[in-house]
Amino acid sequence: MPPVKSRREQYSQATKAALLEAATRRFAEHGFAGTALEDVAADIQASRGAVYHHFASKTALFEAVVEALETEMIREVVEAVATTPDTWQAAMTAMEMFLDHCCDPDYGRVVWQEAPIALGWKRWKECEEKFAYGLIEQLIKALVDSGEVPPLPLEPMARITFHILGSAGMALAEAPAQDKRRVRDEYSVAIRHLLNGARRRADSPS
Amino acid sequence: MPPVKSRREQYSQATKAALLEAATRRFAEHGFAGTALEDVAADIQASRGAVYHHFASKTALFEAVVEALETEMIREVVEAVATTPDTWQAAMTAMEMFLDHCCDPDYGRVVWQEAPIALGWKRWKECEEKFAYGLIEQLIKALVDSGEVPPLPLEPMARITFHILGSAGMALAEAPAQDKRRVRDEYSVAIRHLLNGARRRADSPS
DNA sequence: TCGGAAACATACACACTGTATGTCGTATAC
DNA sequence: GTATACGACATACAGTGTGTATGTTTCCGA
Repeated sequence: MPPVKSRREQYSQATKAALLEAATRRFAEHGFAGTALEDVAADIQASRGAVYHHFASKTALFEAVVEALETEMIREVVEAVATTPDTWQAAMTAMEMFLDHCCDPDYGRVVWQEAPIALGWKRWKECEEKFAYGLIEQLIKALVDSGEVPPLPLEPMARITFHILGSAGMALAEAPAQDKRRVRDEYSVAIRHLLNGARRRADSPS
Repeated sequence: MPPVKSRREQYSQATKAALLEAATRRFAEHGFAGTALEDVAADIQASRGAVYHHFASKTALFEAVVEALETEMIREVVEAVATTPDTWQAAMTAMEMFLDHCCDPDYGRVVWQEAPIALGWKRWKECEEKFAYGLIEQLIKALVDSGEVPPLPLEPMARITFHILGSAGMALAEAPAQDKRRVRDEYSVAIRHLLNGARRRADSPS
């Protein structure tokens, strides 16, 4: 393979990227069921043939959109967490960053509203396990190891934490734009309180 | 109107009930998308015409199934809660009963796996608000009023609690039959710990 | 320069939902 | 008791959208 990609391949990748972007828009605006591949293709001045050339199915296209959004979000969170030495603070930072990210309409709508519907719970969970879920488990494990939190069955704790964040994600996703910040803060307080309760009582606030 | 229903009406209600039961089976086994109204009708030796006569749409039929399942479940929980004077105990009882109910394959699959998909989040939430959600808010309010729990924004707390239970519901719905009990107990412990943490510190366990 | 294979476009088969229309039996009016 | 209306369905049809099979063009490599 030559070091620079052939023109054809460049074109191909460009249309694929364009397809992904158009799909993101459509899915975010009209949802999974409400989006016809015809329209996605039309946005690019292409036909459904192009879509089916690059993606195996409508679901596959959607999944690609989700993965792109998730990858970006995880990247940001990991970056922020890496620079925070204190485990509790790190966990809180991760939560805050996640809540921030959920205020983004595209991410919120696609990942938290449409994805479970489009992919089905099973596939969605697998997807989440690849991204957010692993990170959560890691953070909780760090909390337990550092003695910050008493040892509890990791599996349910991670899953519950995941769904607590999920509830925030969904609530934020469907909140009207001007309310997002307020809702975000409400959830931040509530989650902090809840998780703080699970903490060992050395009782330092926040 | 005569005190006893006309034979025609009796027949009509019978087919409607049969339709509802057949639909419950199909939806629970094959999911919403995987169920064709043709098959539901065939189970009753009827045609799709019958379905569309009694229900406005496929979604309407599904919603009727959900409502029936939810009504039954709420009824049981309310009954149990009513006989428990202590507010904290009552809340815990409600949770346990809910977890038990989620072990029922029909309820779990239809309400917690398929419903959000079939109805969409919005409609589903409205549906839940009519049932579980109201009950949760009521229980939390009772806890706050009795001083058991410090006053926090009710809205997010209720929503989070709802989703915590939801996570359990979903996990239970998709757990293989022989694991349900174990999973159920794990969640029970985890949720108790979490909620207990949110409690005012008079620190009585359970 | 000439196969050949990507990168698409076009056309078609298929599965369902929803609707419009038809039929038959039962209740009701006279 | 007969005529008629209406409710409970069955049947037929249209519309939509996915997935697939089959072109067609354009670029790449030998």
